[in-house]
Amino acid sequence: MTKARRSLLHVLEQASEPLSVSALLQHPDVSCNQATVYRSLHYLEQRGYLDSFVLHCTDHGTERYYSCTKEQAEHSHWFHCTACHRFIDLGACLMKEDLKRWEQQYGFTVSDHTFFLTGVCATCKESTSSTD
Amino acid sequence: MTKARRSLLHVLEQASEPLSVSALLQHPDVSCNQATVYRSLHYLEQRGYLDSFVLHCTDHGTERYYSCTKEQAEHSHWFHCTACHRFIDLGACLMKEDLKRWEQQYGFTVSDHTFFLTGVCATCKESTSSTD
DNA sequence: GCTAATTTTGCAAGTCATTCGCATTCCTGC
DNA sequence: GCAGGAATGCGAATGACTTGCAAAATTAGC
Ligand SMILES: [Mn+2]
Ligand SMILES: [Mn+2]
Ligand SMILES: [Zn+2]
Ligand SMILES: [Zn+2]
Repeated sequence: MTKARRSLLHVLEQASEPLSVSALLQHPDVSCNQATVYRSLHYLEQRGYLDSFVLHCTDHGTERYYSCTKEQAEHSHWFHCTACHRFIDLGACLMKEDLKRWEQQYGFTVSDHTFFLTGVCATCKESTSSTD
Repeated sequence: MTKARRSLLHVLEQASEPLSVSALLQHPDVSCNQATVYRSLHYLEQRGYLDSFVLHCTDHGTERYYSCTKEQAEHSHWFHCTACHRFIDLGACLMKEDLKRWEQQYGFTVSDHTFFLTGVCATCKESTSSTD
């Protein structure tokens, strides 16, 4: 584990939400080159340390977001607020059963799944309604 | 409804799976400029005629895929085979209940959700096992 | 029908996330 | 210390998507 990889993993471990490459590059504890960030994230994800998904949001465009797999392959799904751009953790993935059912029904093997929600969070709904 | 928009909508109505912009541009019935394709797809999606999601696959990179909303806002979710790159329709979305539950639990309002599976389809599993 | 205003389109250039080639630096084992 | 392989930085390239602008098409007013 090199310095660059360790720093990225550490930042993502501390993070309360998935982070994009641009967010990681701005983080004070990440001091390596952008190409190194991309290469390190690939490395870490391939080894099962990280989990990622691509999310498009009008304000930030299309970016891949990374988070730590809490404990060996466990992962969460997220809600993304299109107003404040925060993520809300929906808790551990509960799709194992459904995936198995679909695999049996269609004969395919699922190697990955992507699921997330977008909308407006409670806080942003309040501030919008009171202001406008 | 202009000629460009009509042709795109028609191609997507006939399609059995979501299509990317590059696939649409290659389609014989689509004869307009790439910028027009993008602008038309935005137009059609905003009006509720289309549904889309961003999918990354190693062979094709990151692209947005479009499909028709069968009947006024009904939509499917899909399995994507990373070997033959075909999509399998998982049927109409059954997440209404879950979304409502999450909205109540966290107080946010969900305006959109993304869900899809990736893996290897039955056909590709066979041909792989018999060849290698 | 005929002209002016509005919308849509094509083209070319621009943007932005991500990748790649290559030279330099780092690390590891001897 | 030194050689060899891996990792990094830098800058250029890639590819999806967007945008500015002028030409073409559609619509509205008469
Ligand atoms: Mn965002
Ligand atoms: Mn594909
Ligand atoms: Zn918010
Ligand atoms: Zn297949």
